[in-house]
Amino acid sequence: MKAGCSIVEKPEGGGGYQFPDWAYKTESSPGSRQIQLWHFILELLQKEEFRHVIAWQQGEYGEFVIKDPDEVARLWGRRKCKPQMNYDKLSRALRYYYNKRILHKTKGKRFTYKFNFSKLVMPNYPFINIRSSGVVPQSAPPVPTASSRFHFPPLDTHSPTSDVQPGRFSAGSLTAAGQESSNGTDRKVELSELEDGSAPDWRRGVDLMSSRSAVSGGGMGHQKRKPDIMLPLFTRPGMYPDPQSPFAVSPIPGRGFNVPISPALSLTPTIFSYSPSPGLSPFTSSSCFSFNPEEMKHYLHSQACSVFNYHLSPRTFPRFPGFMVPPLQCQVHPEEPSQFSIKLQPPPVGRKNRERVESSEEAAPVTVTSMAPVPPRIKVEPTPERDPEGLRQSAQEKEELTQEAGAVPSRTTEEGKGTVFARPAAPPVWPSVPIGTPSEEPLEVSEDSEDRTGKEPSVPEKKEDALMPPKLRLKRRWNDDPEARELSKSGKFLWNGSCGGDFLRKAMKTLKPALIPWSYPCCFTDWQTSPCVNLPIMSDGYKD
DNA sequence: TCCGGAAGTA
DNA sequence: TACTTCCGGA
Repeated sequence: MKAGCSIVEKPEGGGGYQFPDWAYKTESSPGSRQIQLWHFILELLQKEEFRHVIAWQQGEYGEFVIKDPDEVARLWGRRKCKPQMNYDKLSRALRYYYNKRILHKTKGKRFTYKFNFSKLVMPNYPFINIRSSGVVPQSAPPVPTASSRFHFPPLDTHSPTSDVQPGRFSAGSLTAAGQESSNGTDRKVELSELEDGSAPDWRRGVDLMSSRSAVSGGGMGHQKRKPDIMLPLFTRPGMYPDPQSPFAVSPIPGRGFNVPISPALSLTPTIFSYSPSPGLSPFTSSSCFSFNPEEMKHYLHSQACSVFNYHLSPRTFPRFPGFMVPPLQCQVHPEEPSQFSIKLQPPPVGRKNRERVESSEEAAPVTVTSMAPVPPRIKVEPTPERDPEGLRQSAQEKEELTQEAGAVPSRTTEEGKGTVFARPAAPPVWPSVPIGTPSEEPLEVSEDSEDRTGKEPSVPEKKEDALMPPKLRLKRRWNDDPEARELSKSGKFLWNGSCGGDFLRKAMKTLKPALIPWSYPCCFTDWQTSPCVNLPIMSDGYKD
């Protein structure tokens, strides 16, 4: 380590407050103790002393302008012990944030960038732990006053980097440090303090979430936190004394709803129907990383509803283990018409229901809508790269999936509310003889289905058919089928059009059932071009 | 001025 | 992995 250049951004041994580990490393960079550039940028932005160097841009939340690129680079270089640092290099590092969606460039404005807080902040929102009363738990440690600070609560316990040491952010130590931080010294931050990492005040933030252990019974340690928090309603909006700042002041004076931020982000594109207006005022007495809970609630709910209503992959939903969205409240409101042209259809019937439907349909045809009473469920997008074997719906896999889905807001069967983000049960064995299937036509049994059933007599498939993707095979079948052609002519059923459950039943009657996707009907709406295109799962091990 | 590839580093 | 360094190109 070079003298005068502190690499150790996080002094061990209790020298005041510090970022939790995740602030220094991403999930994929365990061990790194270096502060990240975006932290540093935020740090600079927070300090009035550096307003002539870097400052929030007027007009847009999260947008900032580097007024003195050389100086910023110099500061960064000092922090990182890279005396050769310059703006060119720094900006290269910033550009790497584009892909991570932490930052993006404001085009047309020199040296102007913008934080992407929807990505930066949201994945960590579950840390917010607010009592239904809307009051910070009594166990929450006191917050130092008159200091601007970044707040970095402990790691998400779901995060692999969660190595929060018990007591590190304990209320007691925080209290002590809080007092330490408010020891009467001028709040004007010395440059050296900023640069050498010697307990800058943003490290003295109070970890409200440390109190969540108290709230949830204490002694949490590394245990997974049960999704036991619901975001309460707040009638008091956050204040935004600094309109350029993307951070909000806590609605509770001195005790913000501190939201951790993490650069460890999913790159999965997410459709947000609502964006919060996070804000922070570095220059007020409660300038933690704070967010207006009401907005956040709205935001999270919107997002959850997006997942729910639009059958998005739960992967598009940030990790909010504690956030539950009542399904019934996830209807698409008329006043908020969907911006998507996707035709939503009722979820598919489960295996039992499907069998029931099948049997009853022999007596009297039923329409999909008649199956509607099935309680809505959220589909789980199958992993595209999943091995065909993985499509077998073993109980084990279902359990894994349930665990997987546990990372997203969901009601699990554990909770007795029915699986929400649960994968539909795939029939382990499809009817061996499709109803109405022309018997002269040998069944197409793919290798996968053969594997799957292990019992069905294997009928050699035409080589060309075998090489054909299941989807095309199904299409060919469909097109070859006279009844299907009739239906198509009538405009009632189109291969690429709205087929829905009728298509499914038709297909089940006339085509090789093993090739019929057992996933959700919504996928059929336009399953060749819609976003659901990846959703159909061929029961015989659809793979693409 | 900005971008992004490529290679190197800790 | 998160930059750092270098560089050619727009």
